[in-house]
Amino acid sequence: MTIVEQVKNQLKEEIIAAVVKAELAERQQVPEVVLETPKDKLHGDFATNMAMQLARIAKKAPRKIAEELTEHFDKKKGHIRKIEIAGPGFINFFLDNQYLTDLIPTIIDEGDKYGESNSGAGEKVLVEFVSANPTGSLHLGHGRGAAVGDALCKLLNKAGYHAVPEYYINDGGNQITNLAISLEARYLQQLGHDAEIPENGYHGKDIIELARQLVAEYGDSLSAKPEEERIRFFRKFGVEHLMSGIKRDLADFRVHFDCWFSERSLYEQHKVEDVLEVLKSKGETYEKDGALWLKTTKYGDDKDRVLVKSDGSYTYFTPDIAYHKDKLDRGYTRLIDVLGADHHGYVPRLKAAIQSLGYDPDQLTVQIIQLVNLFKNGEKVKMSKRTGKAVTMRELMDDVGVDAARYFFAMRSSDTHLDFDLDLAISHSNENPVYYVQYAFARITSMLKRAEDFEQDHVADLDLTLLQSEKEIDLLKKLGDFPAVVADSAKKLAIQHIPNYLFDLASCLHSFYNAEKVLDEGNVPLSKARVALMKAVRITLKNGMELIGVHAPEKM
RNA sequence: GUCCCAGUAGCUCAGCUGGAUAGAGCAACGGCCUUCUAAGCCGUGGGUCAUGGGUUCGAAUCCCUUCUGGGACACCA
Repeated sequence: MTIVEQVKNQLKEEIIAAVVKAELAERQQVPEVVLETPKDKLHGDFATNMAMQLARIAKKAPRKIAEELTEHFDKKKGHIRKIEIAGPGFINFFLDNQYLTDLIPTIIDEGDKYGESNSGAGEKVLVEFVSANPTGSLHLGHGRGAAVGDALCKLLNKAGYHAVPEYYINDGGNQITNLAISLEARYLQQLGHDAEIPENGYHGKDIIELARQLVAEYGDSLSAKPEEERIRFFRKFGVEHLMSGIKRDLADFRVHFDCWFSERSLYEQHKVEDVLEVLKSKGETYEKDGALWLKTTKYGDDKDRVLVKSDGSYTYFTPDIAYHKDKLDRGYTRLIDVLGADHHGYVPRLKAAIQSLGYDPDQLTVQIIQLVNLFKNGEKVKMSKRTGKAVTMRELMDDVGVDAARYFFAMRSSDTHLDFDLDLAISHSNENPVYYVQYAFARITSMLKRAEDFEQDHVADLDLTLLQSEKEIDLLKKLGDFPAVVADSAKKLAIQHIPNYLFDLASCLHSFYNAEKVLDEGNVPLSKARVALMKAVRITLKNGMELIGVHAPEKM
């Protein structure tokens, strides 16, 4: 717990004590104390609406309550400098913010661990994301999913959960056959034969590229093979090559998976059959029209869903149920699926399936990734995998760079539409907020290099009480918020709070930088204290950027 | 047709479990580099929080209506 949280907790306790002492309410009746940071500094460092909340219980006017409360408040505790009653009955607390300087040695000591907390209490969470079919290259939408999923994992781990990233490879279904047939067609075309891509085949240029590779390696030898053998070969070749491309794209995007989970392995280990047996024995299924159905309507789905088609094959849903059961069997108590918006309708049946297996549906959280609208030359670029016109993740990385792309994706709530202006992101101008944050880091680094001229003292020996200016207090407050911001955004699965926080912290830094001189040979003790403050800011910026996969450059 | 999500400044968006005069960035305008990185700072202008109602001390925030935009509704994956 940081000093900021300690002070807040103490303040809350003192407020409750004052309420009881003033006989405004019984201890059990006192509502939870809400301590907020006012937007306007004139309203103090912290404010509480306790008097308004008590209006009904105490049957008195809020301002009257506030007066009685403050009369009974022990002002000697909790670094209180001044208490004011304002507006409809707010109680504003003005603190002696000197206590904030304790943050500096804490942050410097904790280093890259600063921001960690035990808010998640070690809960085992499995985060599944991207999970794109190995039928082509990753596109922009996958990029957003990758950025969100990866940041979510890091965030959860920082906040004390035990989160593990996983990729589900759909290497078992029909789409792989379509891939093989598409690849075959492209291969034959390369050799000058007539061949057409089937209607639900894949038209992307990555498939053409793959076919070229085949011709280069095997010449026309494959066309002589029997149809069945050839298709089997194309399946294997296609999946292997496309997966390795996907892995390469993700690694370059700084996204790493602990586990690449193969759908086929579910079949090989009979887990699909097993889950069917479990569902049957629980009486959750029935047969109709020659197919096997799961009673998902029992758990709130619009209609029941087919598990085994009348031709005997499984739907996509069936192995996916087996996969989710497997995750739970592996001991994860919380599952997070990061899915594209097109899978929105899939959520109720997935939750129903989990429930029919006997689990709590709330153990699964689906994080929907909304569409990314790409703008180029002021025009909206329509994305479609089928026509092969999709902008790939590789192109995005090459064009705008990983830092900008990841920052943009993390910046917005993942379940809202994102307008991604390529020209803007490419233009390396100051319109791009990622530079603003990175620049703050580079500035500090540059100062710290110069600070080497100063004799280095141990943090404990510095006089940090010299840090009293408004800008310094603002910076310190912001630094103290970091662990709570991390814990809060992890709890809400809201990664966009991290870029927002980083932007605010960078803003405090730039503002401070322009107002005060850090390295002043005429005032060495103050300079040393400020250098320590800069170190703490630098650590916090870096830790925050780390969470969203953005690099912290030493210089720019 | 049914369901889900969204609608906040000219543009892109923040607004935490309801709180004080609704905030940033970009764009517009005016200042700040003989001093640690001007990719920066300081200031000005800019709003019917889509609409109508409800809940209450108090609503951009919660509930309902209408309008607009997007998405989802397979024995596809």
